[in-house]
Amino acid sequence: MYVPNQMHKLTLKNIAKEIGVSISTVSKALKDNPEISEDTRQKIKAFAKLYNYKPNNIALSLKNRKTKTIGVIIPEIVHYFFTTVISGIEEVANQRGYNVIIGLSNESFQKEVINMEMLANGSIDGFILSVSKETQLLKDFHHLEETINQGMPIVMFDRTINEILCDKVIVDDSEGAKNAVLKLIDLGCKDVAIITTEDHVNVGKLRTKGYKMALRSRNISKSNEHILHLEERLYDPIFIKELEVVILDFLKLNPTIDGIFAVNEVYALSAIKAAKKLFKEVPKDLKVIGFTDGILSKYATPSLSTMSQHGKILGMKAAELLIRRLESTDVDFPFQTVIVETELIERETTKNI
Amino acid sequence: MYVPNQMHKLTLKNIAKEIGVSISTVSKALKDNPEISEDTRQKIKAFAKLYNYKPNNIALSLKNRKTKTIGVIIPEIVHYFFTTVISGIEEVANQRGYNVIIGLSNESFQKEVINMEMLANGSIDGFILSVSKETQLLKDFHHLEETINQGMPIVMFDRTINEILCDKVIVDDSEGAKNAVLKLIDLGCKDVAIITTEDHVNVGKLRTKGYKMALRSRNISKSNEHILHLEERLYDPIFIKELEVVILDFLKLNPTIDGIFAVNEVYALSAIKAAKKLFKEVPKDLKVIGFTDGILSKYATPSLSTMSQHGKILGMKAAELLIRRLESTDVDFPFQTVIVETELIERETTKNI
DNA sequence: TTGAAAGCGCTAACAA
DNA sequence: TTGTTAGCGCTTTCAA
Repeated sequence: MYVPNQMHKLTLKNIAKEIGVSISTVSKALKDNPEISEDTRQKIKAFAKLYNYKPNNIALSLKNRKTKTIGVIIPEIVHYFFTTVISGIEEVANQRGYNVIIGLSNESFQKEVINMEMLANGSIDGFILSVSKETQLLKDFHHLEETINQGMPIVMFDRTINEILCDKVIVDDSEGAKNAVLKLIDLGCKDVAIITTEDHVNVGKLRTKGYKMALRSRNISKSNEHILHLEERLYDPIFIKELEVVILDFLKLNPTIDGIFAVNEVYALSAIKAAKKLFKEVPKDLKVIGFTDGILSKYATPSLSTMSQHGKILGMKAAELLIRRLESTDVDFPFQTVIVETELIERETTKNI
Repeated sequence: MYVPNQMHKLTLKNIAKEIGVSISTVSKALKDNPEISEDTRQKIKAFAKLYNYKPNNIALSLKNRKTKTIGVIIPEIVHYFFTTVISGIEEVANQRGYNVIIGLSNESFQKEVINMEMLANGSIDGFILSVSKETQLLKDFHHLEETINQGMPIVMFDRTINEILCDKVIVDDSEGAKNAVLKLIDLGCKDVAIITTEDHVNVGKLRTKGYKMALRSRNISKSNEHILHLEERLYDPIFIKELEVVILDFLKLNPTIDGIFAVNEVYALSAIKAAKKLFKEVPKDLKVIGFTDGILSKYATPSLSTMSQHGKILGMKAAELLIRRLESTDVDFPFQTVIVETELIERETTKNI
């Protein structure tokens, strides 16, 4: 009678010794290789089943030179959008037999590089990543280039880099922004402002572009633009008060504003708070649309109309692109850029009353 | 001149062939083994550096029988608390040279089991996990027992299982709840209610217990308890309207309620919305405290006072416990349960005005 | 029908 | 000072 060793996983070697056959016989039997006689096959399979044999993943990875795991590098995990993306990646990955390993850059170039190096040495088959703000700022992409040159495929999402050739999944930020602003105009807003980030944040820049496109398309001149660029740090909850003050000043300075498109939920909610202080009622006196259909939009009072980025779908697409490339024998598969459409979720802040 | 092959990572074998020495010489040289002559060592290291040699993780894992990666299984990733925990785990793990691989159970027992099996076959050195609601309900813990019996350490957090012996990191739910309720009473509330989950959700049950403890300690009798147990599904944003209605009915039925302790942010915000409908002003007529210091609490209007669980610290502790056990030679290290204190974050919903 | 051997990339004991 | 060899767990070709 075989006594399973509590501390050591069952290996082919153990089974072979127990049954009295060779390792390769066991391997073949477990794979239902017809070479092996019905008799020994049964015996081996029964034994394996009884003691719950599971092949060692690491050994398989070494042998096959693929790990069946995907590395995901994101700037920040305490962030609704990124978590929806991860959930999408995970769903597709799992269903195709892949694991997901997560690295956080915390918006730091340094950490992004280290994390990628840590994973690129055999731990994963490919990356799905969204670069840190610092990387965007420094414009140093050597780590991405090197990874790709080593034959490790990368799929970039959301914050992508034009200079890097690889598969990409992006949100149509400028189009989404444009539609949001057009909606505000159509609702009767005469003076639509945008609250956005500094321009080096790519998605902020694109959304600002969309804002301008919308105004142009309705023949509103550049002199009637109201653009509030906010410093990076104001996004942090610890500066919530300061953020509100800055927006309040902006609204005071431009009292005719009756529509606001904010490039994220936080700016949108702060704008609503500021408006209240000025006795402007939302949506009666001021209509607001945000970006990202997160938890804040749903539970805000009034609930926030917003452009959904469909993060989960984005994640699913990214995982599909990566896995397709990993499993395709065709090395010269052309790179693809998938655009995930945004969608306006209409809630209370755009109600016409 | 060595021409690096774009598609294949540099291995010891390659280097050995290039330099004209044996594989083990290369291995030793790169580890600064004094056996190797200064001369060859320099040559080898220079070459490795030039072509950016990095040892293959998988090979090391197989050799060392440890992967230096931690498996984290959580019920849900689009959830503020869990993301803060992950960020804590990641920080400690990375700093100690570990990677983090994530599996999502989506609150399903089945997915929890599959995910764990997928990772337990050599991919990771140990688990950090919070069980799914379904697992709590079914009370089937065989997968946890088997994993532990195989010698794979587990650290459970937040949703832990008494029957399973392992390291644990928990939030002091009942104590936190008690303190929240005491605070409401101290603020002058005469009639404090709790909005909680069904009792099979462990943390809900504990928080309800804390509520009762607080009342008892202030000599408030059982007949003056107001407990609203809410169905699971009402937590989902798609039922936001229904949730509000249920709470509204509850408040109508108990018009004397002037303090609410809600076991999560969502219930708290919905209670505030419902109160508004009844023309109760928060915090003047009704004071509210939630649980979890998430994004909703910070950006709500009025901003929500809440019990912070310090998820990041919890994650850090969990990672420390696991890594300590992984790296300790002492197998019989006693199991520990670390309690992370909650902390009341006072905001507008408990202002005395 | 079964088994031996090589190899995935690396380390380390031992031999030369 | 350097190299040979065995082994981590598995697959697969080739030999018996």
